[in-house]
Amino acid sequence: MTEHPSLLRQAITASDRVLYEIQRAIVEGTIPAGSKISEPELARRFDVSRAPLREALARLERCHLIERIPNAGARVVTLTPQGLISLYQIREELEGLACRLAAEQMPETEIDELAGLLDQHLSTQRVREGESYYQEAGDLDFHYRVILGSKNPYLINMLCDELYYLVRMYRVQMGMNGPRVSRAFDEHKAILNAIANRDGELADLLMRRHIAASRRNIEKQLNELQPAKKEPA
Amino acid sequence: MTEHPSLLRQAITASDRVLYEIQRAIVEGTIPAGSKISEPELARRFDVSRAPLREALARLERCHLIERIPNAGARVVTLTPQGLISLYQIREELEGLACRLAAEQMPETEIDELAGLLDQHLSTQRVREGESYYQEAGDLDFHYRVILGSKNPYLINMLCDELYYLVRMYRVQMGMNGPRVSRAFDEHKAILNAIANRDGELADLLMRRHIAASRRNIEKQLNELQPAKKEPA
DNA sequence: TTTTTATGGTTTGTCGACAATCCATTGCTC
DNA sequence: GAGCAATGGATTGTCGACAAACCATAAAAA
Repeated sequence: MTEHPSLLRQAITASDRVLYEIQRAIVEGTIPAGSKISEPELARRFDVSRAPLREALARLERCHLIERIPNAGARVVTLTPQGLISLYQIREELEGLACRLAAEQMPETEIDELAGLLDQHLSTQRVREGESYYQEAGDLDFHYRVILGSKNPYLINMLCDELYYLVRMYRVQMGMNGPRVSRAFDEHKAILNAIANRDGELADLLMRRHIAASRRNIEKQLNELQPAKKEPA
Repeated sequence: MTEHPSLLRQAITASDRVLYEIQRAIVEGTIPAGSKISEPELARRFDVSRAPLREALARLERCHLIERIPNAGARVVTLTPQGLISLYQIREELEGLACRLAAEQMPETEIDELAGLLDQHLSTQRVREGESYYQEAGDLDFHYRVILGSKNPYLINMLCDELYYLVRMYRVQMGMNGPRVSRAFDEHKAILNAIANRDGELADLLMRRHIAASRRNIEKQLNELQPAKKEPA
């Protein structure tokens, strides 16, 4: 059902390879947001035929990184405040649910591992204060594990495969930073505690707040960058 | 972003055609659940090359109707009680959210149209009492419109494109019937009222209950059909 | 000048064939 | 007889080329 690394894939096909590369390029902005996708060009650039490339494009559309119009081609998505809100509205619900389910379903061993992960984040954070990338990766890793803990395959697929990369794209290209890092860590800790106490309702609530706070943080950046886009009539 | 009929698609490609046909065949059980998919066979059967067929398969995977393993082929999904629960857990959250957003965002004209749809359902229901198919189609149509009313493109995509067909598959193959029909109608009416009153919180709550009731209904059928599958150690 | 209509070029969609991988049967070894 | 290795068949993944659709430019008509 899903292709994220947690479930073992037997084969890494050429289509997979270009998928990963293009995915990364889009998320990091190497292929800029809003730009047009040229199949022949990308095929040459990544040294594959158009067949696996097109399969990769289909999957990129699946995770909302590109938009295709039949007979007209594909474009990389553009990042907008409204798009961010729409995306995070769904994240709040789905990750809230994931937290509640994780509180019910997650095995003790996984919870222990998650606690270990947080400890590791703490030390990493101390060493690399201010440097946001690692914390961001860590944050996503935390969410990732909680989602896997839900044991709901559709939920895992939707969050880790379909929404994950677009979330990363917003975060990377909006340049996450600053004082939210340590705060996010505390929030993670509180969520973990709720899960460990098997308090699904609280875990749900805390995760929703955590995501809402993250959204507001990105939203601020987005609005500063792109201030007051007025629309004619 | 999305390919459901509400947004106009310029072209209907061969890939689209076979997608619709296979989708329908899987949902209705013509291609039975759990059966293996043979690319050459389907290509002959629907009179297309393997290229558009493979694209169609990719999209079928996207809406969880088939499962693919690299270099090993694809299978139609199997319907299980656990799968149903996992699916409906997500529907509850997402359609609850859709209801809340619809209560905030849906234009008055759309609300009026939705009310008209319900009146139409009522008359249809009187004429065809017991005949479940039409009511089922109507039920999905109601949900469909509420989701569109949310104006959240990701939400619309997920519910109408990715989950919709699997939901239909469960409902069709489990043979929906009986006394729930009129009850569902009343629930729809209550939800509509909440939306018309712009009471998002209530609309959310009612929709969740509505979906939960629907789930229990299908669950009963499923457990009767497939009673007490015991697993060895 | 503005609108409409050809027309060329580019891009996407589709096709048939080849290559690589996997599955099952068979034969061999222990 | 049981387990393992080799081989044949079939299926999937990939390729290059062709056909159809779209876009932009430019020419012609109003």
